[in-house]
Amino acid sequence: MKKAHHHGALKQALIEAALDLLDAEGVEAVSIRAVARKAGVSHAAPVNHFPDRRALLTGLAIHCFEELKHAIQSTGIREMPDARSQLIAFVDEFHNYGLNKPNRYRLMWRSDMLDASDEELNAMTDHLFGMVTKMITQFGDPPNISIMSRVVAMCSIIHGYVLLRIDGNFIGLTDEKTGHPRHIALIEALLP
Amino acid sequence: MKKAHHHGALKQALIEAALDLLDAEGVEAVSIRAVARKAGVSHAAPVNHFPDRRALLTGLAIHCFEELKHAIQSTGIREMPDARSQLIAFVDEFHNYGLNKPNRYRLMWRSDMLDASDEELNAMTDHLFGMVTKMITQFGDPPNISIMSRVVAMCSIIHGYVLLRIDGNFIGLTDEKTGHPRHIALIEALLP
DNA sequence: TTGGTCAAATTGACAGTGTCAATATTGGAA
DNA sequence: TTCCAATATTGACACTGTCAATTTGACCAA
Repeated sequence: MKKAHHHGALKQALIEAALDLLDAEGVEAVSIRAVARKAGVSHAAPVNHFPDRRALLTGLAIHCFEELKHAIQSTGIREMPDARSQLIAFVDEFHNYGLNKPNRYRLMWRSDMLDASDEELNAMTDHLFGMVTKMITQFGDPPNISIMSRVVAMCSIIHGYVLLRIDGNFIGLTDEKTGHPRHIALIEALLP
Repeated sequence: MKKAHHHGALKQALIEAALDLLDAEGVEAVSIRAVARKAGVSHAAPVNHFPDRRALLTGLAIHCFEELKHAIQSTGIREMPDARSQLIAFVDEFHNYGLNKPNRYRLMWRSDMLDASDEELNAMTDHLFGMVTKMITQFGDPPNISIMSRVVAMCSIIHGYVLLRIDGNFIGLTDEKTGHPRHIALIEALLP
């Protein structure tokens, strides 16, 4: 944890500049040079912290995963007694994050643009998958489907819905029958 | 349907060159100049058929949607008697297309890179959504959720699963309890 | 203090990109 | 035939990622 020589904490400054660009103009606008410009350094300065654009985007995605993880934990999910409450809080926060920071959410899953072999990145997705597995397991063994498939179904439905919502599909956001928010109604469709 | 002056059918040739690049190297490689090069014309020739890169990618996505639509219809889905068979055939083809042509599938839903106001493109997604709605409606009114939410759930789970699969998640592809392919087990989890 | 060392940042260059304006080519209509 | 309009070419500009060579500056050992 040593101070950088010229700038001070360039890596952090680069991430923040990149987040601004990402939120405002999408991942296409997150170029090494634009980020460097926004951080007030020369166009090749970032190379010391991120060897290429892929590494920069990977670092950015990791930052976002930690942000989401923290947001989920902030809901007090760990203190909730039953799995249904936990799952609803989890989905709620996922849905919130995706719609409030669509470009960040999209980037997090753009595996074609990220470094798939990055251990830190993989640990983040594994952690989320583990949370879902743990919660779903508490509902017990389903009658006509394996627990694993139910976990996969839950991950798919959450992720798919958020992505489709980000892209502007599905105008009605409330379940017409129960009055619940749509994203809550979706997971109820998968639970006993 | 007039012959083009110099080339003959440049638009079609551009689409096919672009498909090659897309399949081989991803959407990042689909540049106007690379496509023009592959089609054997000058770097600015495509502008007559696609005013900018966004238009090129939109044309490409429309082509892919039609390809998928045709693949679904080729399964004989219209002749199937019950909604469950139809839905399984539909999901099967979606899953196939996504895994066989991952870059095409991804592009089709990259609304941030496409022209969202393109009527032809919107008609394609509306058509797919309409197919799901029609099939789900045949299952009747669910007990604790609206038909619309079940439709949204079905779209989300299919799309989410295919995307996650494309990105290499979920190694086991068979439901451990029923022995069904995982993507079939997923939709069974949503049906009565 | 001095000198050395090495990470960090700068500068300059190269090939590639999207996009525009100006120009050339050509098929078919008048 | 002449002319037009669609089509394609050429050349230019600013931008990008990436590399090599260079300079800067903080820290440590003598």
